[in-house]
Amino acid sequence: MINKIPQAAVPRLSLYYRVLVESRGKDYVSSDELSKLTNFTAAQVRRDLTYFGQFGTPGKGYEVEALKKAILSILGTDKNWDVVLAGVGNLGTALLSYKGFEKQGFKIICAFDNDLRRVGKTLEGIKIQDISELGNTVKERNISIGIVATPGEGAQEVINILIKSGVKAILNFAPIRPQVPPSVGLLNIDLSIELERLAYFLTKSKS
Amino acid sequence: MINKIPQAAVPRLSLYYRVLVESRGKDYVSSDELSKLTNFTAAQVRRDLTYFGQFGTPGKGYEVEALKKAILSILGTDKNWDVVLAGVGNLGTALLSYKGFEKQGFKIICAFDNDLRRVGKTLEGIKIQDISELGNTVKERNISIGIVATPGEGAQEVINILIKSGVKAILNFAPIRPQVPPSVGLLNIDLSIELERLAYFLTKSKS
DNA sequence: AACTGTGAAATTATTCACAGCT
DNA sequence: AGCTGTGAATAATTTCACAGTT
Repeated sequence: MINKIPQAAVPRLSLYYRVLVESRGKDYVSSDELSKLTNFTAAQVRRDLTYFGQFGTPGKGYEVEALKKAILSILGTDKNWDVVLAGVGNLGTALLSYKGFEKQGFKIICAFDNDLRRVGKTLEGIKIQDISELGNTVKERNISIGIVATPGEGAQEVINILIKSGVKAILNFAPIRPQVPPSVGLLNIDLSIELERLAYFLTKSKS
Repeated sequence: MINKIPQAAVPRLSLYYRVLVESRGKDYVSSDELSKLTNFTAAQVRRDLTYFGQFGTPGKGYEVEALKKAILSILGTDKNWDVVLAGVGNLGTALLSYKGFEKQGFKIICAFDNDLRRVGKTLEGIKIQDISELGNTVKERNISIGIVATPGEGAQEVINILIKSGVKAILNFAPIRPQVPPSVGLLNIDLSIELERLAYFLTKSKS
């Protein structure tokens, strides 16, 4: 049932889901409407939705509730996911207090830092633990998603511990490109690089 | 001189630059070495570097300093860029205090919020202004890059003000897909969507 | 009439593999 | 010998355009 979906289509599915939630009240929604709501082309919407089955009714569009359920199941967001956070500086704190995750089924259930001034404090109901306890806790609680919000130094080491303890997918905010085995999913969010992409856009626009 | 570079190559250039900075001391570096340092293939490195000229010396590799300078100039990061921050909640605060930006030539020179408890406070040497002053300040100071770290509600409105005031490139952290004219560069960093990509990876791996 | 699903074309991006320079 | 630069091949992704369904 779950087939070959182009990598590039996955974030679009997330977005379709989001606008479907927002369009509550409607029974059907057309690719054209989804196009307007997401800024993707209608053809792209239709193509994306056929990757995992035929949901549309010609003449009417897509049934909102059925499509929502289908996307959830494809993405795996119909389950709840426990998440571990490594690094509770400014960014880590922001992530801890971000309410958007839980709504999508992601729950940060423990957080670690190596700064003794932070260890032991409780933020958003979570007691920050010493980084030395990271491996054991992750193993015990059988966590498969990790968020790394440490400085670049030490990030690879933290990631090694996460992987050795069973984490299978990592969202990395540290400005490094960590080495991970192919069995582990890795997404890097690299703020400087995003700004440099903007700088390139601005530079290029002027010529 | 500045030619057609595939969009996808731009963030790789940033990364080449970063590893070049880290490999200080060497005069030359080969595509093979850059490949090892970045995890891109050597062929990709060579292809990317030819997009903006011929820098290599067969038999030796690329001259580190010359290549660094060339990448800076391509990306536009040889200049300094003033940046405006809208939204100084947890995430905005984290961005304000992130030291990595300034090193790459990006400087957040003013910050705005609509929460009166925050307005007037000084963070990292920047006095937080009321959101009502956003448009005028951006115009006066002629800022072309904006970072939006507000909640989803209101983000589009803030972005409209930024654009009307002359901002030409936006890094958006709010969980919406803002409408912007084609002349404005927009990059979305959407944390929930990144986590959903990881969930998809995990779900798919199990089948 | 309205809209989907999809072959086929077009575009974009990556990889191969090797001729040619140092 | 070592390494670049690049045509050509391949792969991935998007867009076109329309036959077919409701």
